[in-house]
Amino acid sequence: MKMVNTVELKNRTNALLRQVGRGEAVIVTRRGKPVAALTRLTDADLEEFVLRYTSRVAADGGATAPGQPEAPSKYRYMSVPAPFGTIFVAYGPNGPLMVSQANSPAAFEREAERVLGSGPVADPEPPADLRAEVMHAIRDHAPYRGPVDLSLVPPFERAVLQALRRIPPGQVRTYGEIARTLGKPSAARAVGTACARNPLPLLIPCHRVVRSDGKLGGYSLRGGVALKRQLLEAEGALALLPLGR
DNA sequence: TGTATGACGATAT
DNA sequence: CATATCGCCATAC
Repeated sequence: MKMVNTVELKNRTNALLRQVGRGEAVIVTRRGKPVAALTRLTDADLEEFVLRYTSRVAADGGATAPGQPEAPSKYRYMSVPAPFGTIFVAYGPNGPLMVSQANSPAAFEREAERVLGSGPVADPEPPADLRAEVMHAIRDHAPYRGPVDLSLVPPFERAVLQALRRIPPGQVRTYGEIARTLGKPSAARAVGTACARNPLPLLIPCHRVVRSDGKLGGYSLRGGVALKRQLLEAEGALALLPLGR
């Protein structure tokens, strides 16, 4: 009985599927423990498939977390309007810590609690200058030059984010270019990961980082790559992309 | 310490 | 051109 871990599953997919196709089952292990098996589909399986899954996909309900004890509000937050929906911004004395497109204030508070470790409190009267700068950045694609609080971000990712802040509107960089900028030419993938975890999208312009093959790469805000493309177009950056796709 | 996980890149098919 | 494969790397657990 053959066994593979998740890495082998990822890197030898085809070989494994061929093996399964020949009739030999493969056990998948994770952290050393068997969690699944790959087996060849039987005729009955195929029949079941066409009968049940030709026009729909199974979905599952979401789990809800129980309420947690209140924390002594360390941060505050405000909401600002954007063309693509309401944006919530959590901030502390050192500047914004997190930006999100939560569906409601309550949802944002839960998300912030999880990410920041301490739930922010709605600010009835946000600092006027902060609010103005944030809105200007989001609505007008202006650089956000104010301070940001990246104290919760690990070192490499923080370096990436700081590099992103130096990309002017209307320009783009590739993930690899950012990696080289940081002196780690082979860390393109890690740069992508850092972008994906950017706690301050829009304020820190991770949408200006694209793939070296001319594609746009991903985007974590709701709206995904479509929104990324929209932002770049509004900034006039699409024209200078190497290719188009 | 080892294992798992990606907003990547270069290359092969 | 699209997909697959595999190397790379920082992080989270």
